[in-house]
Amino acid sequence: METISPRVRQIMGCLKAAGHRVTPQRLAILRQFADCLNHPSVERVYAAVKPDFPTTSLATVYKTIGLLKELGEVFEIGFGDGSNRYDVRLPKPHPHLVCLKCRCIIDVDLGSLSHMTENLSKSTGFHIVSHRVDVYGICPDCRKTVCSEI
Amino acid sequence: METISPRVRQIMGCLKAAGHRVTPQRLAILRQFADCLNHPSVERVYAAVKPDFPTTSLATVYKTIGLLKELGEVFEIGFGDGSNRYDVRLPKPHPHLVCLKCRCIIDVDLGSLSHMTENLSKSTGFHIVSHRVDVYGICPDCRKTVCSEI
DNA sequence: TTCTCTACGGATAATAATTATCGTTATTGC
DNA sequence: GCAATAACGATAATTATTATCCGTAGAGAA
Repeated sequence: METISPRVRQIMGCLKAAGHRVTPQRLAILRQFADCLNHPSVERVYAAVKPDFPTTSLATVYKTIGLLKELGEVFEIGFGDGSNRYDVRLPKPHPHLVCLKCRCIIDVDLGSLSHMTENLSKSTGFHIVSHRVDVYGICPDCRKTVCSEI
Repeated sequence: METISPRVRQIMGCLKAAGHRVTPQRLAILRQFADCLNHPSVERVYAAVKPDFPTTSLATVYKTIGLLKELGEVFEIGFGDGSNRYDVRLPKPHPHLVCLKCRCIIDVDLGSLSHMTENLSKSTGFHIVSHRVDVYGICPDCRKTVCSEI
């Protein structure tokens, strides 16, 4: 891909505004995270960037995602078994639908989640800052391939 | 505590039914997980069991929680930074309210979450098996102590 | 342009949670 | 009481992530 998406452009602006540089490696990593629909893992981004920047190390990918966290431009989706996925496209909390087989993650809209936090704040005294909604299941593709296991 | 709670009794039955033994260590670990209101971590359960069973190792705690996972009697709440918490009291998916400061976790009732999964199943073709709803914030106690940081 | 200063990149070591291994122990059924 | 075997416990291995450290390259000033 040649063009730079609006979202990537936006993050580039954030980086510069915070006094960080937009290096070629950083841009390449950024584009993977921000333009990939699959909420990629660090490992996946690393593999995708490697062909263009063969000397890239995993540390750089981690550093970049750390920078994005710091800027609040990423939403981290952690699993119990220590495999994190990242949503840089839409950094606000929003529901995800996760396939337990192929680990694909898609964004869904449930609506009416803002009421939820308001009510909770009133009833519990918590100062609500964020939320996370994951729904787990088996995606249509995986259901097709191995119906018997479900 | 001397008496054994109904929930612990129930899990003991599950273990026996699946051909597993209910050893003293296992029972002690089980009681910590099932009777503690704070959704304890492995480390915490380990520390709590240690006085009664000084030779207990972390591995045994992990093995026990692994067994409970296998039996579907525990709901794992994983954080991105690799610190898992466990809900053995109520193994069905239900919403949690998590304090970002002291990491306390309390159960809340949001109602109307079952509709959610039904609608999602229809619109996406997923076979929904579970879900996870976490709301993050600062609990009343933590707000009192350090208001300035919030 | 050249110099300097500093952030960045990359290799590797360190950390931490979890899992695997394996010899020993203890429990259950006979 | 005895044999079979599941479970325990110590430790090693694994894996994801973070920290360290040094060489490099890029931005700004003269």
